[in-house]
Amino acid sequence: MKSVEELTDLFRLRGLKVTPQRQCIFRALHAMEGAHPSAEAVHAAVLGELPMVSLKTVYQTLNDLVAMGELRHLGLGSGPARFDVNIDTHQHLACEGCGRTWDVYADLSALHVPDSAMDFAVSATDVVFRGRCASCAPDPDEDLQKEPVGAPASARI
Amino acid sequence: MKSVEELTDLFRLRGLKVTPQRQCIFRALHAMEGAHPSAEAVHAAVLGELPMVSLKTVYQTLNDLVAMGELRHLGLGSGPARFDVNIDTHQHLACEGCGRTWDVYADLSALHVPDSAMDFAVSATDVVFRGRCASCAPDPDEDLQKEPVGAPASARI
DNA sequence: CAGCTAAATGACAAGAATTGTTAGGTGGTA
DNA sequence: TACCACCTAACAATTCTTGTCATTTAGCTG
Repeated sequence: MKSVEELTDLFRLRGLKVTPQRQCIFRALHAMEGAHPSAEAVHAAVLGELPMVSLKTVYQTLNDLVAMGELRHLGLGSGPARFDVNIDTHQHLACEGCGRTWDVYADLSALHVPDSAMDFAVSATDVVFRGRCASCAPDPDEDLQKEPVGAPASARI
Repeated sequence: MKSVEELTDLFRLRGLKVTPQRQCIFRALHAMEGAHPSAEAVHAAVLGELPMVSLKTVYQTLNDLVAMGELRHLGLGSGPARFDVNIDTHQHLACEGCGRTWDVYADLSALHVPDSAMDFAVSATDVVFRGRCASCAPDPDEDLQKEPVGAPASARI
């Protein structure tokens, strides 16, 4: 995630205005480096500083950031959309037990698409490893919703 | 996708009832082999045969099939959820132009999770190649702030 | 074959997530 | 400073999915 100053400049370059609300959202996202917040989570963080910012404004700014490529929009399954503050090329571990998500850096160099897709121009490859984290031990009861206790090595959601 | 008879047996084994509506949904799904319909699309197909089936019933039956592992629930991005009639291990090409999706069979044997995630039990690996299909030529108007992400050796495959 | 019971159905409406509308406010520039 | 396009916030609408509940029905049992 770029600094608040860089984002400010990028917004101005695009003809978008830089308001206190937006800068507050920038700061909130910066504090969430490595996390995968929902729009609601960002909104909650922003409210701590500017209590009058509407959820709509947060959605709008997040969408602007996604359009600028400064934020990744994640579709990790059901529920609210999640945003990824880390725009480096990376993949995700998604725990089906607690719903948390971690960044991982896997080697995709050996991953190639069959020739049958030759006329398809691939611009991005999304990889999600689904399973259960250490705190959500593999459990035959899929419906069990247990509270997580600990977290894997790099634990930011 | 298993045959209507096999699905009927599986439902009975699970203590689920097999109604005319459900068998009609089974048939509709069978006719969609290889497609990625939304619940609404399945509903539309079913209405051609049984005009009184509610969308709720379709959702219910599709969710049952997903719970039984006879149907895959796809989260390909925004919009309504899509279902995959093909439950073999495979990946997807998702066109950002027309929204269509194709099955592909890529070799994931070389794709492994980094050691940092050793205490994560991976049960499935979702791979989606995003880009543009042959009919949706890359759009020059698109503001390309984002760099191509994760494209292996050959960007066009 | 009749009866029982848990499950399924369908009409309706609620819920969750996201976006449109609109009147008024404001950043950035001349 | 003044202007204007853009932004904000409240509200409502939209889209997708699921809950509620009275009624019906599949499939077992005797």
